[in-house]
Amino acid sequence: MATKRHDRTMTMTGTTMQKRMLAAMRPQGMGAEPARWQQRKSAQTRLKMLEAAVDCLVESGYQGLTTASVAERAAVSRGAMHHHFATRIDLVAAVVEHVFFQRMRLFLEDYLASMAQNRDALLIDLATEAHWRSVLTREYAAYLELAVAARTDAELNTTFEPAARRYDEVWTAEMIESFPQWRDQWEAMKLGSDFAIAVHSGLLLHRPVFGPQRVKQVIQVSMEAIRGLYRTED
Amino acid sequence: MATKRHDRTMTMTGTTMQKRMLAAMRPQGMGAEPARWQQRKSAQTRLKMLEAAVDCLVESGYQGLTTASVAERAAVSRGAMHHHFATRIDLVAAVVEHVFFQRMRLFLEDYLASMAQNRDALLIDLATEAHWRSVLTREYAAYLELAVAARTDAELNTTFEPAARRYDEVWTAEMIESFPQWRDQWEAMKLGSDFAIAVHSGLLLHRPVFGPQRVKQVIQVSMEAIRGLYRTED
DNA sequence: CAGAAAACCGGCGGTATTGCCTGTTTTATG
DNA sequence: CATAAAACAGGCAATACCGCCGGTTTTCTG
Repeated sequence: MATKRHDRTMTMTGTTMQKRMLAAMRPQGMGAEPARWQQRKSAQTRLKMLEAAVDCLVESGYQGLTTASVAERAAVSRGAMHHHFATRIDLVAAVVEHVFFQRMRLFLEDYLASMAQNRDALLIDLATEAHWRSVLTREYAAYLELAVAARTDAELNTTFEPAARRYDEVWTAEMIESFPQWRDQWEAMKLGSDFAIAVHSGLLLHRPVFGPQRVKQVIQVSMEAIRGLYRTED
Repeated sequence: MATKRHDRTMTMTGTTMQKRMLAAMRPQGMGAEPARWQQRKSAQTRLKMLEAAVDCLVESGYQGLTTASVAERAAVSRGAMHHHFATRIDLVAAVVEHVFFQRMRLFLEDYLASMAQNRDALLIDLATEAHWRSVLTREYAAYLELAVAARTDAELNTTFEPAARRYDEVWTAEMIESFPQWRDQWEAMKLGSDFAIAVHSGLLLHRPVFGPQRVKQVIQVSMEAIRGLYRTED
């Protein structure tokens, strides 16, 4: 899908890329809210609850994601909650979709803004730095909680793993699409991306022990390793 | 146990290193069990419960680490459980110590065995490979659960963070001690270690999405990057 | 304006988990 | 052997969470 042309400026590529990737990750029934007041209000409270759920995940972990906490944080009654999400799993499934979508959205916003401000910098560097910043967001913290919980919760995994796989597919496909210069080396590109994902998430995990200095050093080393991946094949 | 002698230098360093590191990480009151039958039996059931707790962590996550589950898996009564660990937090604290100690023990066993079998290989490679194998153990899975839970559970964090910090200190100190060849480049060594820790733990997290091939490729790239760290300064 | 539909409200019972408590058995000690 | 102490056993109340339910308010529709 989406065989648009990339004429020149990467910002052009940026906006079409943004639309395409967000469309691929957007939760169903979330495309262009209708003018009906009921449905607008409904989507609004639904979003309030999802954001409250993300707060719960970030502050109290997956086991702190209880229906009562979410309802209290979102300032909605338990009845309203039940109306939108009949069971807790329904809520969790919606949270999974929401978190992945938000991760994609926030990364793209940050990355495109960074590209607009640093026109002469290496795209690889900008992308890597933007990815590291995205790992430090609360959305990524929520993702981490879900990812770890999905390892041991089979019911959660049935919704999490497909979403994670879809995110990964959209990510790699669009990376190939938006860097036509290296299209013939897409394997090296994917490897660099996988590499950054692994290093950055591992750093997030060990940040409390490593401290700022060691984290920064590892970031530096990994970035040079990623640059090396492109140099060796270029 | 297993105090076989290795005539060569680094293996000699190995056994003393093993003893030193294990002594530094061993939970208090666990050094050389006394001949008292009561205390031996006590330590035995205590260990049964700790291992059952690790099983709970691996299979059901931190929220699945309930007193009832542990008692059932360990085949001890809830009363006996309460006798050894008055409250759940006491159990969790003991589990934290146990997991860190086991991680250290299993890594050293594997690493020293690998050194004994591949006398001509690069130590850096052997250490990196052993570290990756250690990340795939159930003990590391338990560690991951605890590490993520500690991010949001303040009470757990009060016992987890000091233990993690101590593990890190022992790790880096002994690394410097047992690689005297690079003693003047201990910063690069530490950096390589941090790098491997970050990449490997991140890979563990994304393994279900990446799949075996991509994991292997990232492992390969990271190992070459680590080798490069030593070459550039050597 | 009347009826339907959608959104919202708060309470109830069942289940699970935790902490504490009173006994019982086994081992150590004088 | 007697007594103390340690290890073990299981029951009970309190709490929290979940799913479900009938009832209420607000918005849409003819």
